Amino acid sequence: MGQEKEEYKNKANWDKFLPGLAIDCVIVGYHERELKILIMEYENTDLYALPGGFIEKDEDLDKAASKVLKERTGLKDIYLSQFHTFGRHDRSDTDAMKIVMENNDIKYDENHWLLRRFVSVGYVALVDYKAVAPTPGIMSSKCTWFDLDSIPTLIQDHREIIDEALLYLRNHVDNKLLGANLLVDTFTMKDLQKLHETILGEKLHRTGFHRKMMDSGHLKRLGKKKTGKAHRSPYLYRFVTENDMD
Amino acid sequence: MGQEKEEYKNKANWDKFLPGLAIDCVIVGYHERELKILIMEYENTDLYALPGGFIEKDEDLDKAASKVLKERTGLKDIYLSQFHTFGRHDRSDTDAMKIVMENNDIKYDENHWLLRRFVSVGYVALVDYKAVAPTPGIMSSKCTWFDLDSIPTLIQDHREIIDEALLYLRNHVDNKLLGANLLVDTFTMKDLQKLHETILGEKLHRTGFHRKMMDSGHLKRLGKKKTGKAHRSPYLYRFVTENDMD
DNA sequence: ACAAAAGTGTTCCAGGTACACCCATGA
DNA sequence: TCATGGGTGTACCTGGAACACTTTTGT
Repeated sequence: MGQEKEEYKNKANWDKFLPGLAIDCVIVGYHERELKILIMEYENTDLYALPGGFIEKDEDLDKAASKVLKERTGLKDIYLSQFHTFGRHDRSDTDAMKIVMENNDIKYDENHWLLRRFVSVGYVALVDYKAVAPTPGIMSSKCTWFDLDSIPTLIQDHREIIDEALLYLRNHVDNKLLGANLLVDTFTMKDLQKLHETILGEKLHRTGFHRKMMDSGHLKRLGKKKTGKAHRSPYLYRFVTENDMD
Repeated sequence: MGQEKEEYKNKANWDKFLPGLAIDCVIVGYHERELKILIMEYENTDLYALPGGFIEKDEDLDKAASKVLKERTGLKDIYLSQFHTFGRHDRSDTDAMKIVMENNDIKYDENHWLLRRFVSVGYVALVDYKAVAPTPGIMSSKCTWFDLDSIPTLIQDHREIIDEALLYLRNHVDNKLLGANLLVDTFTMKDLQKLHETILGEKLHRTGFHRKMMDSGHLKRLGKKKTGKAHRSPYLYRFVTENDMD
């Protein structure tokens, strides 16, 4: 990675990217009944941002996005969907970028590409929290999960991007399959219900939810879980695919 | 417009736009029970394309899109929505752009901006066919409506963009208000139903449709239409807004 | 009077909600 | 055996689909 960083300091290497265009990924995970978002902290600063990246000149937009996902989480072949392109004229954050570059010994002048306006294409990913190894990238020292309700102040309009992403999920994720990527292998019906409630932002009725999920045909019931609690122990469930009938 | 064209031939003026980024608008109208799309023909060529434009360096993306809409149709304050950003690495159409520039006496070299890859943000608009005065822009001689089923071959991936736009409409347009922009002031229930069927791509049941529309509260019934046909003449309807209760 | 299309009323069914009840479990 | 929470059965409600019937109009 040290070598990659050297490349970033060399102006020539910026040329391999499309100028003025970026990708930001809202990577959503779920753990202990809380939605989590993967957030980067720029090295040696108190600046937080969404994981993002640039697009190489001969690279598909979607490919660049899945590369970001792969590099930050180690995951591939995951639900990843473009949801909106952010292009307000004032969405640059010059001060923040200067700090980032200064703290990383990157030489720049006032016309540096990173200081100018960016248009950014937003992607959402739903990933299994447990399967992710958050990996910081160039210019960032940390890459960690934050609870949705305790996300720090982010640079630019990244907070808006998150909110738009969640709105998009609410409207577009197939209810029948919501959780297929977000949950660990096995889970209880209550886990699944809490997840749906968190993303949809509303309480659901227990029994109706149960029936709807089972009727969808995507869930398979496994053995019971031993909870040690003073009540009936819940069944465990797992998502099954069409090729997985048994 | 002659003066504007001169500007385009002057390389310096390209610099006022964000490089590598464009906007394409799918402008949808409705006339005689057919969906229409506004298509441009490049001057002195047989090349057809969606109306599009570039984004000025200090201009909002959405603003640039509504500017395109305004310039090609004369309309403003119209339903206009960003639906997808197209960024395949091979979506340029070098040959077509060379023909366009040659036919317009624009000097270029192999590195010209227009010959390189573009990422394009797609917008859809629903407009009243009758209220539109299609106006060709720079480098294009014609700007005309085409029936959805007789659109000529378009440059780049513009045909895909149209198909994506229609898909987007199907999933996102509020059924209750579909037609509020597309239809002329007054219309029959059958007109409205045909429009819905065209956009949704499926037959609807006459009576159920009628009731649903009336129940929505957005329609007001006016006097009867004299058709001259050998059957009961239909009522005319009009969309009403919340501020328009009478 | 008849045909054709518009408008209205009625029935039926599916999916969703609400609620009652049973089951399992550890204190 | 009781409290707690998971799982299931049933009654009810609403919105849509299907269909019958009435109304209007020109031939």
